Amino acid sequence: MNQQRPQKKTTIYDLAELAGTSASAVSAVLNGNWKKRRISSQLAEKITRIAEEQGYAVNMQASLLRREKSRIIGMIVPKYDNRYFGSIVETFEIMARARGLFPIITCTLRDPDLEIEAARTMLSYQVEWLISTGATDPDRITDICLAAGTRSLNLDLPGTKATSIISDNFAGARELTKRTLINVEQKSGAMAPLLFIGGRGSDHNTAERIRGFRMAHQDLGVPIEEHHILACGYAPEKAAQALSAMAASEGSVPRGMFVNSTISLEGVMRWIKSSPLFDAAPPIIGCFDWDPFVALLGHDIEMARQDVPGMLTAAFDIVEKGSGDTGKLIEIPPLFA
Amino acid sequence: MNQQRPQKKTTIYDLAELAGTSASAVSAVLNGNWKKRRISSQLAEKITRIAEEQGYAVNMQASLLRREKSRIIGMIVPKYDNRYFGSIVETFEIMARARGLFPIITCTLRDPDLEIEAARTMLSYQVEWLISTGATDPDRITDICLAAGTRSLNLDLPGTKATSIISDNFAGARELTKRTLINVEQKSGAMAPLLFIGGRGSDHNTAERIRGFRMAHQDLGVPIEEHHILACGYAPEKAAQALSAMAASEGSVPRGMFVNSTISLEGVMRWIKSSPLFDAAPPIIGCFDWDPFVALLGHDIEMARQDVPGMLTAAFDIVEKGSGDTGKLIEIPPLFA
DNA sequence: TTGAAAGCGCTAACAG
DNA sequence: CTGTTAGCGCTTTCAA
Repeated sequence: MNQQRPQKKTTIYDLAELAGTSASAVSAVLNGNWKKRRISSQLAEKITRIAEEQGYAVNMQASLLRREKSRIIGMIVPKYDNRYFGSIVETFEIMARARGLFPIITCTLRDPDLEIEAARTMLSYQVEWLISTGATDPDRITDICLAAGTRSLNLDLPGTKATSIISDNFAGARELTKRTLINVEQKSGAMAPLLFIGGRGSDHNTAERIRGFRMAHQDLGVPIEEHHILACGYAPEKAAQALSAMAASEGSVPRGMFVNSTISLEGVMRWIKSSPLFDAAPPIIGCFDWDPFVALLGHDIEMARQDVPGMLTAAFDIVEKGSGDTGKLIEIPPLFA
Repeated sequence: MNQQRPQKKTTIYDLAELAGTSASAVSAVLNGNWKKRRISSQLAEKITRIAEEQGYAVNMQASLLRREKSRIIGMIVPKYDNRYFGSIVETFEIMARARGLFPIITCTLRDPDLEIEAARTMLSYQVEWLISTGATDPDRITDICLAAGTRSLNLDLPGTKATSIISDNFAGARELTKRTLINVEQKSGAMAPLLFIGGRGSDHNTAERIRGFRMAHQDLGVPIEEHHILACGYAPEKAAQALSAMAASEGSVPRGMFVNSTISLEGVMRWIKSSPLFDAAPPIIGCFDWDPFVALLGHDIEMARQDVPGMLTAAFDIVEKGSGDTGKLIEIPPLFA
């Protein structure tokens, strides 16, 4: 049984006693500024050994309370259920650690209230920066941070009150749409306008992608079908429902589609699989997002892969510079295979 | 410009002064035990209002230093790059919050040294429990926790020194193998032994899955091909290499395959796509793991979906009971579509 | 009903 | 080279 009752933890005072020295010596040795204090390497070694033997771990709560900077950096993220956000948090952790920062991450399930609560909790933990990823109301979070004297950054979805680092949605969507239109021409002999599906019309990214979508059609001289722009939300079910409704009312669905995320793509593919409309000719899809299995498992799906390392490098540049201009927008081009 | 220099943060002393009362009253009001102290609701209201106005947030470092329990629960996880781990962290966060615990998560990139370092860092933050998910050396982590008087749990991959909650790998693999063998019979007219690919022979889960794999063959009277069991590691490239090597030396690869994870499946699918061997008849696959796109995008792939909510419910039951027997193994059956 | 005061474990002057 | 000391912001007796 490891019915280990939370026994009293070893402190620097315990170590000091064991080493026959003072707590401050122990503290200095254990956090590396012992040359500055010119402590004998003998003592240093002894203290280090004893600390090891006792399995000592500093109490961060106490340490941080005393220091002026926490070196904690927070991130809130909507979900962990797709490669894009997964890659964001993984890269964030790696880059934070590489800079001596301690990353804390929390997911908000796209719930606006949870978002605010999560931001407040992060502030309680004294984060030095808060990065709001894909937040529904980034400006509200920035306000809260500002009031607490904490700096913040928006990622993926922009706000107006803090620097925002996002994909270049317009240019990315324009290129993706172009590629998809050309695929349609090659596969079915003629160009035809695409269906746009997924995302919220109210969010900046979707609006910009629709703009790029339009522009690409214009570039290639293909007329747009206005009622074929369905910003029906991101959830898979929403996309499936929208397609159902269109099939019911129009009797068909365009063969070429611009799908606004892998999340929406899940619903699109599910619906396509369940419908006889594409039995003869498979759909031709462009997806603004990337997933390895989508790339590997059949179908003709072109993807725009958002440049996560690029975005986070930009974010950490700002963190390290310590600046953060109001509402500045940094756009990182997505990558094509 | 939000060149917000980390201004001095508001403390309960500031609030006390503004409210014309004492810090202890503020503290009591702000953390809800003010009826116990019979503070007038008038004062309580006033304090709450002022706190709100000032955008006050408690300093957790100070609060936790004083309290005896941190109510922080830690989890280490190898990667965020697949649905299984993504779902684990998401569910973990939700369940932790529902129980009034603050979850902190860190990923270790399957790096044994990072694993240990991450565990130590978690201890520094005074976590009350540490859940090691898919750790390469869970017992080492348990030892470190034990020395610090912290309780720990293993998830996904078992250890011998703390309770482990894992999938029922043997039964799951047996069922998955059976289903895949039957698929092979239906698709190609006759049963034939499957190829086992992915995972490390040294890890408990892979060993158990291989045992289930053997048992299912035996159940159905199909002989095993010993050299068709390739525990070549999880990484996609490893799986692809192993298939290449087999194709080179034997000139063919079995049509039916048991793939040990979606991670390995990525490599398997990539190789299959690049090889002419399956141009005529597509592979028939059983995958021990689940991914929505694999389910949707063509091919005949049977999946065993690990029961993440079931596993985490078991974990939190133990956390709430406060127990944690050495080396006890709790096996949760995976789900089939 | 409320306030004063001690102290959680650690760091950083400062004094030897 | 090393130890003493004064807090960091908060919670929690205890006394009023």
